[in-house]
Amino acid sequence: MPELPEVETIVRALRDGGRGGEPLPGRQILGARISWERTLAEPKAAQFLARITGQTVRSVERRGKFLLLPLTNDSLLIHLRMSGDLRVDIVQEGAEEENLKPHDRVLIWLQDGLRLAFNDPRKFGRMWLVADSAEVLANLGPEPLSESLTAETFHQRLVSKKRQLKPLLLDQSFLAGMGNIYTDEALHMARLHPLMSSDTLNVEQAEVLLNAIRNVLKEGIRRNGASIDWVYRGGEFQNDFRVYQRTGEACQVCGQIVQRILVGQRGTHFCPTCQPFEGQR
DNA sequence: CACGTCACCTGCGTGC
DNA sequence: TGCACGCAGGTGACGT
Repeated sequence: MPELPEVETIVRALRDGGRGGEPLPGRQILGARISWERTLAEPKAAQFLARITGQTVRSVERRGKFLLLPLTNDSLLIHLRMSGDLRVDIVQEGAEEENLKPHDRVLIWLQDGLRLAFNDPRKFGRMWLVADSAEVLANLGPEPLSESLTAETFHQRLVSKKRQLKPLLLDQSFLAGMGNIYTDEALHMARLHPLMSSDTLNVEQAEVLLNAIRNVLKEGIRRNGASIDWVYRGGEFQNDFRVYQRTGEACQVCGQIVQRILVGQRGTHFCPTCQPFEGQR
């Protein structure tokens, strides 16, 4: 489910309140329960419970598609992968285990009757409780929305590789936060074919691509993310898709039929007219 | 190094 | 209706 805009939407809700929940920062963790052990990347459940209990949430942040919750001593990192979601419930004393939902994998109880639920039907999501978040985030590339990433730097990074554009943009060590939807959308906006070789882009094309990435991400955040199936709630960006899930429909720019191909096992949507494959091969 | 394939999981839509 | 199949917002471990 979640790419950068969906994660950012959840971060804001947990940090500031919203989506029916109260803000987490400043609240102490009273206890936790692990219903699916493999959700914990580290440490093991017993260690996790012992260490997290008593710590206070200091803030809620995002890095790429990771949620970071700095605690009193450690950091709690969460990656939602394909189907993960976070929900804050308010529970009455004595009813701490009531109104659970199918697929709740981890529960964390906090002060003031708050219960943070990690819900994940497909069980791909992961959590880490670590002393230093850098050990988990070490291989992440730059934040696309950070102003410190310039078009020149982005161009250098592109041409330093010789890879197909779409798989490269999905590589989190190249750029942090892009997923299947926003990559297809950004490539269409930039009028670049998903299979183009990254080293063939000139500086102008790199700048157009970076701006397209930023525009689709910002619009996604503004629309509270995309809700395209039964998992995610609240977002509206799905109503603005240019090519994603529009196979066989007319391109909104030129009227050509939107095509779907497989790139690295991922469904890939593009307009053959707006995004011609001029690149070699 | 770049790319293909599979594994990890559950649930939904489609077509027979 | 039942059932097989393909598909899904992600990533990591392999092999070539």
